[in-house]
Amino acid sequence: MFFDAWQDGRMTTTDACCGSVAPAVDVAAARDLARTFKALADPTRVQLLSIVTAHEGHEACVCDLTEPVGLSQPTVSHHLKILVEAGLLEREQRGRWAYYRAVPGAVAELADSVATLVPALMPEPAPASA
Amino acid sequence: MFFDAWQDGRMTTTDACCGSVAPAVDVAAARDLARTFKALADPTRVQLLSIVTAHEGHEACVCDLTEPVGLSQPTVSHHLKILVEAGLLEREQRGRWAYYRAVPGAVAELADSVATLVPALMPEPAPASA
DNA sequence: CCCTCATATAGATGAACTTCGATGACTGAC
DNA sequence: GTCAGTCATCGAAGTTCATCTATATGAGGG
Repeated sequence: MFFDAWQDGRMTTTDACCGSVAPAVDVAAARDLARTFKALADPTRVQLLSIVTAHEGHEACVCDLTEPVGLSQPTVSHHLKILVEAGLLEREQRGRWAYYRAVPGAVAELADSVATLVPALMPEPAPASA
Repeated sequence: MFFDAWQDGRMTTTDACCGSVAPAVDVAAARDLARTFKALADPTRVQLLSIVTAHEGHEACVCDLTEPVGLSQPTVSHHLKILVEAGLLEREQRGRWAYYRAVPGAVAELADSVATLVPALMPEPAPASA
């Protein structure tokens, strides 16, 4: 199949039936981006990231988080682990408590990636010449 | 439970055990944001959005999209519908073809929302006054 | 050494998601 | 009117996910 080549990043939409321009992200970038989006594709995790960031010293322990989100402690730990694996939070053990902190720049980098997704979306479509 | 009030947006982490600052997003905002993230939480949909945007005239029909992503036509239609329902794409029927186009500003707005998630993440933590 | 507290892990369950083939709906051409 | 082409919907199969309870791990204090 010729789209196997496309999925390897060796082809662009120019080779498709009526394509014109190479997409802004290749398959690998799409996979990575989707992985990060998936980490934020749950209301609880969005809340957790927000609460941690807004918390005293931009960090919070699990005990600070279970009550605000209204879920059991193991569930909160599960969500925090997903956010850590996505590179959005980092964990530090201090004594008996585990403190979570937003990774500096990770969210800003995500915002940049989002912008990269749609590179030049002007209000009026450019006068394309096909 | 007191966190029911929090989930209604009437409380902040200030009322929690050792909270300090209200989170940047309330529960409703977190739910909406997560819904948009979920629409982009699949590599295929990230690819589709990218391809559509990079395509001639910033639009593409379904027939332009099945081969690049290597999936069946019903599956591509399914993903496109999800992107439309998330407000990231818009659909226009012209003759026998259905053209999909990125909603202007939707992705930029998402990037802003991402930045809102982590409002003031400076390299050095600001001297918060709880 | 034991007990308590904070957190992580394991296992189970029900729901949601991705994908497909088959089929239906609608358009344009003959 | 009929036929071919484009796309959406339907129903099914397999996988992943969110959540819980129960339990393990690990640190501090007596």
